[in-house]
Amino acid sequence: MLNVTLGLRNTVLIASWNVNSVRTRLEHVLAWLETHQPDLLCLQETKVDDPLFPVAAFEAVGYQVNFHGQKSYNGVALLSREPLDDVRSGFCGELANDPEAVELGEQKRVISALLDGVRVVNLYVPNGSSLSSDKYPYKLRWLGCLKRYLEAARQRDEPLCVVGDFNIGMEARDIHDPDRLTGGIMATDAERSALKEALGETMVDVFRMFEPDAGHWSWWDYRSGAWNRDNGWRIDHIYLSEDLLPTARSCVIDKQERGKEQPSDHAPVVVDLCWPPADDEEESWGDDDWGSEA
DNA sequence: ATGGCAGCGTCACGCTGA
Repeated sequence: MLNVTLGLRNTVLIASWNVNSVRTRLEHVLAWLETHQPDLLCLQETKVDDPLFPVAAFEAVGYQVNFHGQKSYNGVALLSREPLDDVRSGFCGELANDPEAVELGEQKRVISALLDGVRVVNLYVPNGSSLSSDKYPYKLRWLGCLKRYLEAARQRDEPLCVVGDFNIGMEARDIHDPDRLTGGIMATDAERSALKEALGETMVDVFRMFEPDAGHWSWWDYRSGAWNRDNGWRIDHIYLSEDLLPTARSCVIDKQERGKEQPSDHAPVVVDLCWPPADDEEESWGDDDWGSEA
């Protein structure tokens, strides 16, 4: 339920971070939680089977944990200060009878839940490896399944916030060397179209509401001195459905995290939402109605 | 065009990531 009472504004911080192993990065993540106190931190690439997830360490700093993991590869998790509602794991969390969802669900890349009535979907999109790899058509097929997944989620008319590591640079301004890299893996028309198709016309990459310029990256390769040369990509995104757009106050990439000792190769992305929106809160926001049709 | 760096599983190096 929405916590809208007595005209108080409810500020919500939602973050997304590919940590490249939650166990190796545990101290970094704990410190980040203590510093930023997000309401929800969505992790990707936890790289740990569920029985080995470091639950106690997060509970000790006041966070609840939901996870959907596997050994060595992939894995997603939701860390929240308050309990989440209706947690759904895998593509089958929405598409129980879809054979392709069952097959693609073998890789643990999807988890979603309700936070204050907002459906947050946390994704780790396959990388694809290279255009000649079998993993590339797998990635496109996965994005096709994501379209059906989000369509199913939308049936419930919940405000929608889709976050994660998308492994796609959507535009030239999202890539440090677009002339060289456009058309290669993570920057093909097919990947970009498939993701746009999956998200639909109305979802907005909230980072671009606040920052139109190039030069803002969320991932720097460990190799080739990419960090020192600032050769990055912006492949970690937060998308909002239309009804949430008026609530967005900021969206930032916490670049300094990438400069620490033994960092993840990704930096966290954080969105600050505030409802009801400042302009016309009386008209737009009710306890059980997020719609602002006008 | 290739490799580079990091994590995992399991102990020498291959697989995977992006």
